[in-house]
Amino acid sequence: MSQSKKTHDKMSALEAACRHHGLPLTVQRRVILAALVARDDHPTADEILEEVRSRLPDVSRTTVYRVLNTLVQLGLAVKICSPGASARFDPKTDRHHHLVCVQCEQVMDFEAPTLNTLTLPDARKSAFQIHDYSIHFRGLCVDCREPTQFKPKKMKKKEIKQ
Amino acid sequence: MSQSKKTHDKMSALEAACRHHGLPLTVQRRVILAALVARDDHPTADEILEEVRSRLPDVSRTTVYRVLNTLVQLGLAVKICSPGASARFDPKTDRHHHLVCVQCEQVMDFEAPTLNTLTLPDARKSAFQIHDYSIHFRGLCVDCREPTQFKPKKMKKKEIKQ
DNA sequence: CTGCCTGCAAACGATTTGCACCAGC
DNA sequence: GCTGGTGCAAATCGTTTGCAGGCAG
Repeated sequence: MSQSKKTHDKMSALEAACRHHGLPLTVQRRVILAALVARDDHPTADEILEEVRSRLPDVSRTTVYRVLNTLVQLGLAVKICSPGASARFDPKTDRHHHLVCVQCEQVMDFEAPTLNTLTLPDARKSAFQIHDYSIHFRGLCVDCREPTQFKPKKMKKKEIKQ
Repeated sequence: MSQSKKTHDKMSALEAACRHHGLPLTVQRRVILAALVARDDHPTADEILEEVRSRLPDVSRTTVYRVLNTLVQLGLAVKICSPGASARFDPKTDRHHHLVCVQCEQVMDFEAPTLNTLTLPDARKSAFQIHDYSIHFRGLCVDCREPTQFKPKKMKKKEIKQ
């Protein structure tokens, strides 16, 4: 299945990246990356922690945070931040976009091949080395589209799901 | 000057929005919005607080947070989040883009008129009501472009500036 | 061997919330 | 007058850090 292929590819990428940068290839790095890739959504560090604990009962939350950040820097994952809520990590490093609800701050993937081939302007290209881009669509998700009955939200953190 | 024009326009927008949603137009909302619009960068809530205190010495930090969130929901501002660091608020609601450094997480404005007229795909347009979009360019800023000497950062929060 | 990584527990800091009071409409 | 906003102080929660021991290269 493509799931395991994906995982396998990422693992190779991890090995390559670690070797290239002289970083030790620890068990934790492997398992955490595997857990991340196995998911199709945008898990938080804690969700990853839970997942990882089933295979590696003694990992600490700290390590998960640290490893996830390392993965981001290695270009193996992307950090998405819904402001206020916890950061979410996206194992998909291939180009894709996001729909962000201004109201409930939910983030959804948005595939749109048309938008994957933008010709980037040259300005500042030399100064800032662009690796990739993604488009951030702001608006209202289905659940929050009630134009008549607007109330400033009370920011119940519990209600923010994804 | 265009500065005050901009402010004036935003104020009208605020009045309209409040009336439309049945929200009281408080002094704090006025002053906080004014302070936000007066700036050309992406201030944090605390930076706004400081600014606002010069006119309204007794505003609380809490109110600034609350009002800023309300402004975002009213579509009068945009919340930008550098993960880990404090949220930043952008008074520019006109279309513009961001360069985000994967390493130091700095966020810079990126004007690119060419990219302001994308034709959005229809898919899900009916379900998700898109207000606007912005493009998120990930990569390395000038200071972080040292391909040879990579070290996982130690996440010194102090180093994250904008 | 040596340095980086991990786990732990404590610190930190931004943001939120409960409550009593005050202001807009 | 009623509803919702504000200020205060305390709580919350995600995330980071300092340190001692462990593991990869």
